Amino acid sequence: MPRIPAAERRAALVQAALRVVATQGVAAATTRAIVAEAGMSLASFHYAFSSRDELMHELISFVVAHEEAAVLPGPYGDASLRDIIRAGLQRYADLLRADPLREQAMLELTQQALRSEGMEPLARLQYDHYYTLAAAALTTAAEHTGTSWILPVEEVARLLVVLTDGLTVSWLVDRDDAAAASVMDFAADALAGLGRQS
Amino acid sequence: MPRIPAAERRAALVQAALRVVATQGVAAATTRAIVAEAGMSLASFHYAFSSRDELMHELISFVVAHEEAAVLPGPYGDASLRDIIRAGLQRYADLLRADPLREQAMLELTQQALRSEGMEPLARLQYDHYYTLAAAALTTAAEHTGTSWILPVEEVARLLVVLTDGLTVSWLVDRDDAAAASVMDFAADALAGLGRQS
DNA sequence: TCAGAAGTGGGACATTCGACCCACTTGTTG
DNA sequence: CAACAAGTGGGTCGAATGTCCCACTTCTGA
Repeated sequence: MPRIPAAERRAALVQAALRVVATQGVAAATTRAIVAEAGMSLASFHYAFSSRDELMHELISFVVAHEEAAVLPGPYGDASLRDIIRAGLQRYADLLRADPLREQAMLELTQQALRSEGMEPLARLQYDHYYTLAAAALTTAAEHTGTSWILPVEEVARLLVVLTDGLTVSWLVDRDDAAAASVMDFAADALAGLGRQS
Repeated sequence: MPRIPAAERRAALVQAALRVVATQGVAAATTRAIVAEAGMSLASFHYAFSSRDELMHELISFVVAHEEAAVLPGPYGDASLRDIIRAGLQRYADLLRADPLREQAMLELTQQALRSEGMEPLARLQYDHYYTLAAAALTTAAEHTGTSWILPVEEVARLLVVLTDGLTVSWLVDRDDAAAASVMDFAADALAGLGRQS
């Protein structure tokens, strides 16, 4: 094992932990499983982190910070507001289908944070980030179509996140693509109904 | 410890497990924690159940079967479809506020089922049950207001569940009652929009 | 060059977990 | 009342977990 500065090890361990969590769930993310995934020794773990909790804390912060806005950058063209939203949802659904375990892991991390004393703020941070991303996407979409929201965009953003969350959970349970498509149609219609030509 | 037939012990252990899961999470629901909650010895556990997995299996079945339709029985009067839906959502939200840990536990149980080899069907069963409850409520609501759904009621039911799930997760994270109310207003409007006077 | 800091490895610790075993007691049945 | 099944308690097992320790190696800077 080559010598690696502690800071880099921390990063490598966080990445390894993320892989383990995604493929095997939060419960399986033991210190040993994580160091095995990272190809390190157990001692390196506690040299880089003082405890497993510290790792989990940093893991959640990491995923929150790196939550890609993979959904928003759509080629707008001259699509309607409704179609832009629908396309964005479709991109998210494609992402979900491509890597279901990843989104399942995000949900698990949120719940783990909600259950762990002192980590609730991290869950709030995570969702604040979601809301911000959603609000940015919705604002851009409205601008491109010359519409304005009849509600504060923050509220619309929350609706989008709520719908996305619900969509995720239900699809993860039964993997029903047709039902998911139906939900997305409804969501796009309903959200677009909150825009007014201006 | 009085003598209790195994069947009753099973039921008592399931109830105790539910209390532990609700108050401390799925991870804390160890055999020892459960028997302590039930006031039994560890041996009684493995006399009634052959394994912890068997208990968890029965626990999920139990909560699915007893998921009260606490949301549907509203005094309809001559309220509009929109108002009936809104009131139903409010009753659910009240339930959620009254016992957040319970709903959080339901989510955890779903995820635990999704992660556990061979328990995925239970998660599907759980959501099938939700969909059935929602469909029944929506059908009744439509009848009382002389409307009919422009989509199959099963699809509307799924939308309702999706919205409820998303609402639950977001409220659990930030406990923002005002935001939840806004979401419920939107959901009621959007769902009522799927009904046509007939 | 060489001392001290930084990083590494293997092993060990106590704790907790699910599962199990066996001797004991209590109820039931004929 | 006797025999047997049903139920109970306590102790214990092996495995896994988070954490820690200490001897060792490698790097860095004076």
